[in-house]
Amino acid sequence: MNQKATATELNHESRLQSEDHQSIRLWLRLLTCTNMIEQRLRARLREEFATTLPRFDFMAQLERAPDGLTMGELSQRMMVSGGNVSGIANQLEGEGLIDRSPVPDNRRTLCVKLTDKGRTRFVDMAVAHEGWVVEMLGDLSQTEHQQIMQHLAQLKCAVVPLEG
Amino acid sequence: MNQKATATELNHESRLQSEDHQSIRLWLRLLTCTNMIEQRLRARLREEFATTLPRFDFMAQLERAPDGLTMGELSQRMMVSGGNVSGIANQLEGEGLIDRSPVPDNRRTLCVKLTDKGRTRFVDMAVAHEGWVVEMLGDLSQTEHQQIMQHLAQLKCAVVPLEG
DNA sequence: GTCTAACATTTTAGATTTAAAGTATCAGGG
DNA sequence: CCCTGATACTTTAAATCTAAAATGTTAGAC
Repeated sequence: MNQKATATELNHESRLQSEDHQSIRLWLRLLTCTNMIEQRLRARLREEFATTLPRFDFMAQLERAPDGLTMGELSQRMMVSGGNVSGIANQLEGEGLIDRSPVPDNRRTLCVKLTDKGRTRFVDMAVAHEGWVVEMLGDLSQTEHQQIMQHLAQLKCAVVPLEG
Repeated sequence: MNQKATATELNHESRLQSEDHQSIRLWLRLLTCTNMIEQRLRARLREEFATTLPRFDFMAQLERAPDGLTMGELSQRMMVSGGNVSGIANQLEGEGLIDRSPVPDNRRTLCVKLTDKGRTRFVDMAVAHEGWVVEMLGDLSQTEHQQIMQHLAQLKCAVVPLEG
């Protein structure tokens, strides 16, 4: 049986009392929101398509890049380690969903693309996936959507400069 | 060598073009922000304290609950599976950082608390951790902080009702 | 008291993920 | 050509995480 805790009011945020610092609270709320959504999507992908979020993400990146992506680009865009990408690529290639082909002018590089089979398979999932996300976030008004987007953009900019 | 991709402009959001739906974009932006912050914290905890985010999270939950928590409560608050909590608890107990003691009126339940050693160890990390988060998020103004908090609260409420 | 179902936790098996080391390729200087 | 260092990717070992099964406990129905 699945014992995963359902996320309700008892989550990361309960860690903090009111006197604690604002930034930490903001971070924990962000984490809670993301985890909640991520867990639902993960469960749905497993139940309805017998696949995982990283596999879906991998294919989604390729769908958006018709000319293909290198393994490194996939690693960057998915924000996971290179080794991880290699593993997922092995799976998907084994199932005939992607194609890893060498690039003429650089023998270190591989160009990864969706196969026709992969694209067909993905489109099916993408439609459902989008439905789930809209189901979760669609109740927010147009204005709220825009405001949150802007604020997260600001937040992203605030985080990025500390790169080094 | 660490090959983790550094998160800059090339992240989840690049997956989508402008014509795509708002909810998906919001979700991907949320994911990007969380991943960026999470990866930095993970790296810092490893470099400076030779520990991991889940271990830190485990101890943080206990620090905020002086009366202790059951394994189930920890699972809920950390938003991970029960088996996962058991594993981390074994580690921390082995290192003398936490204490798992039976509860008189319910022999199924265990009460987990930080040991003095654990609390000392944690406080050290928590101070640094808060510094890192403030470093990343502290540039946002008071007003921006509040607005994002409110919006994420709304977002959380929009997601939760679909629990079943 | 005995069943039955729910509960709290642990165990198990397997997949994912990571950081780091390893392999192969490229680019530039000498 | 031969280094050197950087780059692209894979492999490895260890930790994490999950879902499901297993174990032990409790509570309520009968």
